[in-house]
Amino acid sequence: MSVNGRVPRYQQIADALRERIRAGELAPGARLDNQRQLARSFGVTLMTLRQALEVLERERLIVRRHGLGTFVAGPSIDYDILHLQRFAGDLQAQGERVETRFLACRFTLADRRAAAALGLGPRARVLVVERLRLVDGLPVSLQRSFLPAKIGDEVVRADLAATPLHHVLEFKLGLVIQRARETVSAVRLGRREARELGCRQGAPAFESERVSFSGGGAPVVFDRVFIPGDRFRITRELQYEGAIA
Amino acid sequence: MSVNGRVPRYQQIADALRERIRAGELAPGARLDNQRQLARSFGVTLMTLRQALEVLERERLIVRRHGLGTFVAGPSIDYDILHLQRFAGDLQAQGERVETRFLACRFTLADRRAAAALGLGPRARVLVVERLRLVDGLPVSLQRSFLPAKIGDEVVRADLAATPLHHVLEFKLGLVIQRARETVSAVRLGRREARELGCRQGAPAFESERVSFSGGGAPVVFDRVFIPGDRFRITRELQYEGAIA
DNA sequence: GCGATCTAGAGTTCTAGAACACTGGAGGCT
DNA sequence: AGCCTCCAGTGTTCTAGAACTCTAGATCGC
Repeated sequence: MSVNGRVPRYQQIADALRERIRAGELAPGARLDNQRQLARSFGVTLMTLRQALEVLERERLIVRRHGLGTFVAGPSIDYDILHLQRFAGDLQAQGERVETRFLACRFTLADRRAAAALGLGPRARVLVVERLRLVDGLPVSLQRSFLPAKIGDEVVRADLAATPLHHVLEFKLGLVIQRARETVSAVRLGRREARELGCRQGAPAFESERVSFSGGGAPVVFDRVFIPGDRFRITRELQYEGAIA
Repeated sequence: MSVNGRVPRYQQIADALRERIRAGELAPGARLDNQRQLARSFGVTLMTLRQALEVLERERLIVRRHGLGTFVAGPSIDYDILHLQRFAGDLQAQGERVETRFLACRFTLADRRAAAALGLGPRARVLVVERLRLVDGLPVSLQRSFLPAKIGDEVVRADLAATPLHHVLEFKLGLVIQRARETVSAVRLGRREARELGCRQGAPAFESERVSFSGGGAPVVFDRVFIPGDRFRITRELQYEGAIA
C-alpha cells in the first residue's frame, strides 16, 4: 500500500482471489475462470488481471499453464533438513501417501557440478538414476542421483524400479553412507524438471545438491533434488553444547 | 524458448542485460539507465522492458527502487544452517567485515506465532530486540528477538547496543541455550523490514523463526530473522549412523 | 489401433501511450 | 542550522486492444 492509502487495482484483485482461495471457494487444483473472463468480471484489462495473477503465482497460491488455464495450487510440505525425513504439515492430517516413481536410469557425461562433487574429471561418465516422489499422487520432488561409472556399472544391474538406490548401494555393494554435504538454493525449474513435477517452466523451486560419502571417505553419490517452492519449508531441531551465535 | 525457437523480446533483453552484468560492465550497485531510456535503446515499449527487468529481479540480479532507479544487485552469502554461523561465499575472498547494528529495544504485545513459540498466552507482553547484520556495510539480515516479559525485564537493563543478546542471557541471567527449533520459509518482505534491509517492499526473502530453549526446557527467546532471498543459500554437513533415507 | 492434422480454448507477448506515486536534492524561510 | 515545499527524475499502474503460442481433444487417414 502506498503512503496515501491507494491500493493498486491489481493488488485488490489479487486480494479478492486470495480470499476466495483461503475461504475454500476455490479448492486446490480448481481452475480459475480464463484470464479474459476474469478481467471482464473485475472490470480491468488483461494486463492488469495478469499482474494480479503474477502476485498470486509468486505467493504459490496459483499456477498458470500456457494453453491450459490457471489453477489453484496444492498444499505445501515441510522438509526436515536435519532428520532427513519428510513429513507433511497440513497433509499429515489428511493421511498422505508417499510413493517413489522410478523414471529413468542411463549413463551420461557428468555436468560440471556433479563431476566436481564426485571428485571426477570434467565430463566423466556417470550413471544417472531419476526418481519422482509423490504425495497423494502429487509430485513433490524430482531426484537425480549421479554415481561414478565404476559404481554405476554395478548399480545398473539392479532392479531400480523395485529397489531403493541406497538399498542397492548398501546391500549389494557394501557402500554405507556415513557422511553427506548438502546445499539448498533457490532456482527456476527447467523445462524437463517442470514437466515431471507438474509445474511450469521457470517456476521457482528449491534445488538441493547433496554429495554422500562412504565410510572410506570416497564420494559415492551426488543427488540433485528439485522441490517446487510452493511445496517446501525447512524445519530443524537443534542441540547445543554452548552459547548460540 | 518456445518450440519454434522464438525467444520473447523481453527474454532477449533480459539476456542482454544479464550478460552485461555477468561481464562486469555493470558492477554491483551500479544504476542502469532509466526504464524509458532502456526501452528506447532496445526498441520496445516500457511494458516490454519492464517485463525484462522483472525477469532479472526474480533472478536477484537487479533491484528496483521506486523513484530512484534500477540497480545491479550485490553478491549473496551462504548461511550454514547447521553450525549456526555465517560465512561468505564469494565475499570471503574479499575480506568482508561483519557487524551487528542494534536498532531497537521495546516492550510490545507478542504476535500469534511469537506467543505460541514462547508458550505464552495470546498477546502476552514481550521484549523485542531488533538488530541488523551487515557485511561490508551491506545489510544481510534483520533479526528480531522476542523474550518473555519476565526475562525481558532483566535483559532491558543491559546495554544491548554493546553486548550481544546471548551474552546477556548467559552471563547476566544464567540462561544457557541448550536446544533450538528453527523453521525457514520463503516470504515477501514487509515495508519496514524491506527498508531496514535496503530492499523493496514485497521482495522475496527467507524468514527464519527459531525458538531457543534453556537447559530446563523452557523457551527463552524467539528469533525472527529476515534474510533477503538474494543473499542466502543453505549449506549443511551431515554425519550418519546408518543408511540414508 | 495408431499417427498425423486441425482447432477451440486458454495463456503469453507486445504495442503506444497516459497518468499516478516515490525519492531526494535544491531552494526558500525561520 | 533546521525545516518545509517544490520539482525533476524515475519507477509504477493502467488502458485497449491485436497477435502469437501452447495444449489437448477431436477427426481423419492408413
